[in-house]
Amino acid sequence: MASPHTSIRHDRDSVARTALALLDEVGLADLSMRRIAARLDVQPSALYWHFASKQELLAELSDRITATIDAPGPDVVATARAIRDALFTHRDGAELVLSTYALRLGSSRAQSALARALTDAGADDADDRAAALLQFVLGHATLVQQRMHADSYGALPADGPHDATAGLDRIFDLGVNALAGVTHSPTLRD
Amino acid sequence: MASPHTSIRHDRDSVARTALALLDEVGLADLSMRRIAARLDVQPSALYWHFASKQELLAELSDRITATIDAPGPDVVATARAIRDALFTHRDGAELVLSTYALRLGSSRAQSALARALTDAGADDADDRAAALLQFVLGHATLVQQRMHADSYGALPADGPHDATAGLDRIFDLGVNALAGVTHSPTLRD
DNA sequence: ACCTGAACACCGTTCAAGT
DNA sequence: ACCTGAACACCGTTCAAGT
Repeated sequence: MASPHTSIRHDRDSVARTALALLDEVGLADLSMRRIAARLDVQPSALYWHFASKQELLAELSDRITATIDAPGPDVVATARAIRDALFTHRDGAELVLSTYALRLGSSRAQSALARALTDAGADDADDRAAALLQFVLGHATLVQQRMHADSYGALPADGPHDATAGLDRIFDLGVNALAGVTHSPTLRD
Repeated sequence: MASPHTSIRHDRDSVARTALALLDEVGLADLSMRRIAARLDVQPSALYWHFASKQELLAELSDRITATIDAPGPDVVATARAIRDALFTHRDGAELVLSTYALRLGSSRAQSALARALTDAGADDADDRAAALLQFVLGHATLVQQRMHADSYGALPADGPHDATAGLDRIFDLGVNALAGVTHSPTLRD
């Protein structure tokens, strides 16, 4: 085993992996450079050898989250679900991707996957639909994850007449179907 | 005029109004309790007489932003536009409302306005559609405002083949129409 | 009723210097 | 190539004490 006095050297990958694991433990609001450094047994300033800023580190985490999306082919609904599930894989994943998204508009792999599926499905405005669909998925997933967090803290205002989390899957499907252009007769008849 | 040595006393309203004005100047990321206090010529601790926490202050700002939505009747698209415009009225308005939204799911005035319009339009699943619609509007508006901010800092990766901001209105209309249940022929060409 | 002063436990980031 | 140590300019929040 390694001697306890031998400090372990890190690289970009190990820093990002540790940060992603810490994200799941503490959430985005408490994911500080100092905490990540402490987890790596390193001074905070050491992180700046690997990443120019916290923003750059968060962008890397966002890329890793969206990189796990496997394009399931021409099924638009399945693609949207795959994106949502990738966001749900890590705590506050949707908020992180959303907050990091502004820079690379249109070039994201998530949006490209949707655009491809929509093109295969015969949509004439695939790019616009893909953009709208992704905006819906990000908004939806962000709110769902926020609500999960609020619930676990008991900060919710007493569940009300009907359970709120229960209908979220239904709302997601409704939104995706509508945006995908699924009409009441979804199959092409010619 | 008031003597320069006479400190002005504040209340909940004046603190919130100052914070909202400061939001437009510095943005959500730089809206700190200490900055708000400085603008009010007051110690940071003074704010905690009026608001229990920063979170509570931000929730108040969010309420003030959404309170300006005037329900324009049974037109779903017009209602969605009114919500988007209210979010755009203040810098980072969409992100602020989105981040504050988890606690009061379903009870928001924005969602209620959409649900009313959808019911009037004869939708059988008005509540679900209203939720999906609001999630799309929040996702869309958050990304648009982020992009505006990124653009003004020159952090954008060279505009690419076609201008990215130009198509945003088109994408918004496409999304709202699809989610509102508007079937084909939205454009009048005849 | 509303605010000050002082403290506590934190932040992100820079930079010379070490190995 | 990767990290330490020290510093700088900040954070949100609490609480006794003042007026």
